[in-house]
Amino acid sequence: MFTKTREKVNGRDAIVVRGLGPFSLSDTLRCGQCFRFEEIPAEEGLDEYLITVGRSLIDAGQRERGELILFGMTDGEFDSVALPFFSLESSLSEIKEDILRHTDSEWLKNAAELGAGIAILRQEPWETLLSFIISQNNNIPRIKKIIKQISAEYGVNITLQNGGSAVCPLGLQEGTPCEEKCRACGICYTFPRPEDIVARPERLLVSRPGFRYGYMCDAAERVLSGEVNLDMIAAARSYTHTVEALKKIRGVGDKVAACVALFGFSNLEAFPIDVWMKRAIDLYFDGSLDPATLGRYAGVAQQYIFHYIRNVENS
DNA sequence: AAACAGGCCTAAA
DNA sequence: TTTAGGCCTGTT
Repeated sequence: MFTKTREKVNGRDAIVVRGLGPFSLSDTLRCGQCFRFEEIPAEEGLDEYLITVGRSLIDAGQRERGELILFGMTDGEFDSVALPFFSLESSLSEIKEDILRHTDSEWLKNAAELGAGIAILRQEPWETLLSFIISQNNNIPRIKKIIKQISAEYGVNITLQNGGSAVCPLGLQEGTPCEEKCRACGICYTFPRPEDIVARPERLLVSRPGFRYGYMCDAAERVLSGEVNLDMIAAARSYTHTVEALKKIRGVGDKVAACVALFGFSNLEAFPIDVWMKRAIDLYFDGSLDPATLGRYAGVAQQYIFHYIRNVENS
């Protein structure tokens, strides 16, 4: 279990969480599960990011594994936003140990040690759904760009209404007229809601989403109408049911549905298989790997594998 | 310049 | 049930 104290970090008011085992903030954000964050210039020895979560901007930092610094955050916001978002109550070490018990692969065991700092975030289901529809046949810089542009297009600017606790990634101060720059940055906006998109779908086109446009509209329509009921999916907490329901949306196939289940609905057994995972299975698992054998945290194992392929193999 | 990007849909065997 | 081709756009 973690400890939480309020203290000054480099002269700034912060909540410091300790005891998070191998937790790595940068590995968690950079493993491809989350798109709404920016690294912000920080002091030596401090990784710092601004993350958009709902109507909140989380100014998060880390100096060493197992700690999480939350700058300028109230206790209420910690309880209602940061704690669930980072899934702080779950033990990364216990999850890793469970995965290790479910495999004989020395390669996976090594990957697990190297990726043990990755926490599966609990992201808002609708945002996760639309984000992974956007992600298909696409690269991460463009995915982030499209999400920023539609957020700036539809969303509410939350920079200047945040009591000055947030740090603008562009270094702008509270009160600075920054409409143009904020739109370019795009992180300080709420995410477009289904009803916003259904009301004015053509505004999505500012982001030039290409063939994904129709998929995005279809998702907004089906979620707004209740044909795909995200609240009921969340309440059911069933991986198979989640995937089945999400795939009613055009543009949502096995991979996107698995990502939404994993990152949006915390179905940790979900195991998204993409081109990278196929390659890893060919290279390191003799061409076949049954996710069911990896146990109830198979999705975390998937992140270990992905992290290794993307961040370790080439370094 | 041609290929590729954390896929999905459709048509055809 | 499985497999090829095509798809918007941006980048290399």
